[in-house]
Amino acid sequence: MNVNATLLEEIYHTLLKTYGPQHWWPGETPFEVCIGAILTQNTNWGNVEKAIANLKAAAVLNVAALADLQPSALAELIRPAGYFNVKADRLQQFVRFLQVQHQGSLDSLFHAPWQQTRTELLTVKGIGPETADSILLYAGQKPSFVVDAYTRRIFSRLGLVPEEIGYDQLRDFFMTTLPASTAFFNEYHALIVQHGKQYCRPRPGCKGCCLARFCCSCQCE
DNA sequence: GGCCAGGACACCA
DNA sequence: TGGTGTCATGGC
Repeated sequence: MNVNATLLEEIYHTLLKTYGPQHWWPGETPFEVCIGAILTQNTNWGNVEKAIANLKAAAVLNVAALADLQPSALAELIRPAGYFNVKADRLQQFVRFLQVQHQGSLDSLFHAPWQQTRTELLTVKGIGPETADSILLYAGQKPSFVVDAYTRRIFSRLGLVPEEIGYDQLRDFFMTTLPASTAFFNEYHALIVQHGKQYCRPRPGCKGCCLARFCCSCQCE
């Protein structure tokens, strides 16, 4: 095990000890996880929950119903999640992709080797790398590490990666350093988000990441 | 009232 | 190919 692997494992265990198991993703079904992954793009999860509740109340949280809804009606239902016009289109792009390519079945989507599924997901307009990896990991139970803005902030401030590192490079850093494990990747990303919410918001004088053993130089909190 | 949140894409030089 | 603008609500 190299130095980075040891460090990443140590950070993981510190986060787990600090925050406890996160039990992600907060969705009842794999399909709901997919919808949540799209709705949460650049948006607070609390707002996403409201949008999903609206979809459930309208009994349209399924492939066929979402595909058949008028865009304006769907946008109105997901309004609390923000970017509602954009996201209504992205949701319909996704469910129509499922219908055309996989008979509306997530089982079919996840049947192929996951690297192939990832490439396929990235062809869907509105699904970028983070959303694709979230869908793979949390809906498909595939060992694809999810990185996000918090991951970049935390691990660049710890000096492990450059601040300007790209998504794929940062993902590769974790994927090539850590053993491939769905459960491990699931918990790790969730813990990073939990920590990021508390300590990594940009604010004057604070660089975040003040987690005991893994503290940055700002000395706050 | 301003800032930020579990991004992605179109457009332009 | 890399930088910039756009999409938008709700909580603090």
